[in-house]
Amino acid sequence: MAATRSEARLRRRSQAALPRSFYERPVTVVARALIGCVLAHGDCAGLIVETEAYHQSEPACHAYVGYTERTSTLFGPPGLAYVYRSYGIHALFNAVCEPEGVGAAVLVRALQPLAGQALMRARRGVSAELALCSGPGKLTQALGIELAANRCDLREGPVRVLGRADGADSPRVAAGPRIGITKAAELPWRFALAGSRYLSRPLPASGLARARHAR
DNA sequence: CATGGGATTGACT
DNA sequence: GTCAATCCCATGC
Repeated sequence: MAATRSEARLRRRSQAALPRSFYERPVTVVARALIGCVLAHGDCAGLIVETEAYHQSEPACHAYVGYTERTSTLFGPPGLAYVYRSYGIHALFNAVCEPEGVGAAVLVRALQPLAGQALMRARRGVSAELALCSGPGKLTQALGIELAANRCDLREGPVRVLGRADGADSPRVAAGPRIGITKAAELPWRFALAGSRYLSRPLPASGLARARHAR
């Protein structure tokens, strides 16, 4: 199995899969910490540039309704994938957070493609790199992540999340209100890599100032 | 068992 | 800017 150029590039950008303890923290902390990490599936991978936090205590979170078959993943152990179908069409990818028994997850909303761009273009049916993973439904389509990945252990795959490379500068992270929700829309629980061109949408101008804190 | 509402996207006015 | 596509699931009869 020969190492491709993109695999070599990926190794420089990231390292090992994140431990369970990384996810077993307040969900807004994890949402911010995931910026600059890598999401990978098969030959495709991308730098996480945009996330949102969801917690059982607020009504925008699926876990708000309590423990059901659907939300059981959210209440399960941290470090697993929660993948669900949105608007009947798109699969949305989340990383389950907080201790087992607490319903919370980080939605990954956008990636900067790092590897497998040709396959991403084929799956997406578009050529512009900026359009490959600039939205939560787009990135799952580009990486080939489907509902079968629900409950997948992100340390083992097939869908994996890798930590930032050693020595990499801490990314500047901006915060703002979450997108596309009607409930608890005021919480500044959306996080983005400051200045990234790969976001699903730009952040409000006040984003960097608000980045200082949330939760 | 029927119904309604989405953590979206892309096409179209 | 508006709007339909399309399916999963929570809720209520």
